[in-house]
Amino acid sequence: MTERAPDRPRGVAPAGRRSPRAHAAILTATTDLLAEAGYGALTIEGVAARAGVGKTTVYRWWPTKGALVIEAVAAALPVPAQTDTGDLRQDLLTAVQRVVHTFARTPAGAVIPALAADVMSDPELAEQFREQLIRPRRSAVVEVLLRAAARGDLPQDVDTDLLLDVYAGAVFYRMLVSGQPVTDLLAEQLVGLLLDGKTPVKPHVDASENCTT
Amino acid sequence: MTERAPDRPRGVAPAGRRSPRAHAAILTATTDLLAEAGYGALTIEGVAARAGVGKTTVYRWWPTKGALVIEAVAAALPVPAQTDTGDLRQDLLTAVQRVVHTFARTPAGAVIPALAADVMSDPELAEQFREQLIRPRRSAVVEVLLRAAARGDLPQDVDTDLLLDVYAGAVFYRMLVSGQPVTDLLAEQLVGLLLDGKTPVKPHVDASENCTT
Amino acid sequence: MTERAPDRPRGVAPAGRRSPRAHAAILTATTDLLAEAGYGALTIEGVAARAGVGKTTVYRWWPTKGALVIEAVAAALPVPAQTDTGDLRQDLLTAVQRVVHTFARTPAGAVIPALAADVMSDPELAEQFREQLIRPRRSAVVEVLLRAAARGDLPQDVDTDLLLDVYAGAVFYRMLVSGQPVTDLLAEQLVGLLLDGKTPVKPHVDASENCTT
Amino acid sequence: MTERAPDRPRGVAPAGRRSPRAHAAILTATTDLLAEAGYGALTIEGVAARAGVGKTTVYRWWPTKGALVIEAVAAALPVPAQTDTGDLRQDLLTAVQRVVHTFARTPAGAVIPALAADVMSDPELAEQFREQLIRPRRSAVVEVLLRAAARGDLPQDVDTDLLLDVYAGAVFYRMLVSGQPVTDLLAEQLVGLLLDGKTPVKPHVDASENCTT
DNA sequence: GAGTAAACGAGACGGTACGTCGAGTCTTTTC
DNA sequence: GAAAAGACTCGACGTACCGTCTCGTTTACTC
Repeated sequence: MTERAPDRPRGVAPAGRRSPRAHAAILTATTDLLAEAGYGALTIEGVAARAGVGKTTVYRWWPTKGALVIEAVAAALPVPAQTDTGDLRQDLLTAVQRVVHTFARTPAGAVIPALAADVMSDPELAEQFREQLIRPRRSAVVEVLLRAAARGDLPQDVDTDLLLDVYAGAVFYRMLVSGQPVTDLLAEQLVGLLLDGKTPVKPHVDASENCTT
Repeated sequence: MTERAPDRPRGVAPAGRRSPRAHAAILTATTDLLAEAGYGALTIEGVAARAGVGKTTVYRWWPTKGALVIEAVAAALPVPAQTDTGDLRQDLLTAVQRVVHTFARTPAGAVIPALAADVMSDPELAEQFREQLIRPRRSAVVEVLLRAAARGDLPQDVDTDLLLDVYAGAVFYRMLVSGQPVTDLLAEQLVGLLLDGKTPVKPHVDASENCTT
Repeated sequence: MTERAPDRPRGVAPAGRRSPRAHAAILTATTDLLAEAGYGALTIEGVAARAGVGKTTVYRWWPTKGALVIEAVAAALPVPAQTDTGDLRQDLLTAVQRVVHTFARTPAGAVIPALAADVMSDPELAEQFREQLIRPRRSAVVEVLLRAAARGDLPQDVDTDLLLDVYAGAVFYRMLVSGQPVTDLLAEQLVGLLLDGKTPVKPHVDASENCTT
Repeated sequence: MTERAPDRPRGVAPAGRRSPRAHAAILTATTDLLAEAGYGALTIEGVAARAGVGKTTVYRWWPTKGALVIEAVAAALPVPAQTDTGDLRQDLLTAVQRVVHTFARTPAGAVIPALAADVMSDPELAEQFREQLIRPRRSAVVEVLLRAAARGDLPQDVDTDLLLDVYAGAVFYRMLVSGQPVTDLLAEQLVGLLLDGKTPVKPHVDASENCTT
């Protein structure tokens, strides 16, 4: 972290020479090791060894572990096409469920919090984190919301950023801090709150609600 | 080589007790170093050196960096007495502002996310994190909400946990992930959403809102 | 090793109060651990634990590991009564065989070289080592030699110290340095050299000579 | 974590080679520290610091302190060319004096006993100790003795190993155990014993024998 | 088609921190 | 007042990775 490769915009290859084989092997190794041992246990040395690559090659293209993981996760985690059915409630529910699913059921759910915390102290890297991992997923939802606002289903000046922060934050916080379960029920409660202003109430545990994961 | 611990023959009390001097020095050193360099740069070795204490003494009482930081932050960060004026809106606003303030303006705001991410993979430590840092602050708010529910200002079966997750999560997520500003305005928007069901709208930047607070 | 209990002649108890139980337990533990793991692996901490005794108690009576081991070995290794048959050759052979046996077949054989090397740098302790472990065994042999000299079987001015150094040194050196076998044959060769001036020749390996240990 | 060392596909030579600078600096530092503080006080950490080298670099090439010291002493202590004048008495005296000198007057004299004791418990290292430090010095003497035997100045089947063990052992033992002085007189007494079968007698202290030499 | 420059694998290098062990000292409690 | 218990400061252990730095070896573009 002492010095940066001067002015090549980070993550962008010089297009000419870099070995596609090594590049792919490194990202694959990173993804695998993340899944096996988590962000904290990931080491550049381990990635290089697993990829059958010299450490230098990793450092040549990624200045830090954080940058490497950002790219690996971005490559491994597909951006789902946001449905836009015209039914705001349904589309928003889908979006929230997607977040719930990502955090609760994919390896990325465990990686992203640690990555975010690690990356927070480097503003440039933080920006890259948002650019590559967060923005693509948010923008589709933002568009849905803006179209809904155009239709009159939401106020004209709806604060989309805050709206997304609320539901993504609730999920994120449950995972990371409060330790409450992250389920589809949560998605429904959040949509209810955001669209109808319904203060969340405790679920009636009358039946079949044990999907705690 | 720890052989023959002959089950304490007669009524022999443990003689060597934990030294208050060392204990306090370690916590102080931890707090200081956290403020100076952050969670990631904190090392047990550095804490011991700063506290004028052997590494062994730190390891004797705290198994990991995470456990140490939990206790240091808990000791350094006072639990504010939750006001209960009977005015739900006002009390909730105070609570949210408190969260905003802690994250945006105290060293703890930078420490807690990294701590949470680091501690997440150890369930026992995660529980300790919640028990010592989260629960005390939440419980006071929960009581305010329950009293409001008893008065009829909230539904009888209000889901207090979710309610807290929503506003705390939104703040947390802004700090850590979306990078949006964390201000008093945010607190007001969140209270508006939670109590009145007002879908958040973009603030009119007509006057005096310098977003810095 | 920084400071010494001031002026109590080392190894000598204050006669009044010391607990015989603790004293014996410590020496026994030392002897046992020496036999199990050797001098290098012996620790004061281990001795105290094995003896069911506080470290302080060990340090109170023995300033160093070396002093403790000297006393433990002295207590455990009986001084054999030197035979004095009047037959110089036989008596000397017995003495040399005794040395061979001690080094090649008893735990002390492995302990003494390490102890000697460790103790060498502290003159006071070196003196104690000689006084307690070496002198008692040598003096009996010296007397035999002097009586033989009086009888005329050896020169009047025989250099007993050198004579003992030669045979003891040869055995010691074989064990520790050259790694040659230490056997009864060696004892015979040494006696032949010392008494008859027979330059040592290679043994005829015609039969039955395989006591290599 | 050392995975995937895919057996060196084609004729790829090992690239990362041992740095001569570091190698030499380590041996020099070891020699210096041995002279200053002795074998017992030597630490790998201290050697690395003195040599301006990472600890890892020391451990990469020498598994233990013993192995390091063997090589350092071997490098620092020149093997003297054994004179072979054809005069057995003179040549043997030279050899014994050499041993006396090494033990009584060079730093190696203090190091070798401690090294030998430390190394004894590891057979592989013991072999290395003998191979690098003992054998080269013995073999020259052995050849002198064998040539003398060929000339008829010694028995045909002289046991050269035992002969060397006797004089080297006597010197070694005096240094380490009996604490008697190690002087040129000792060398003469030993040669007299070995070649003429003269039982050693106490020196006439009639003149000029200040025992210091 | 040869020359050359870059990226490559390998891994040694000077470091920092790890978590453990034992040394020797000190204090507190019990007998 | 000695002994047990064990916490204390200190320093070295041997290990893991860090990020940098040669080394030869491909490899693919340029001349």
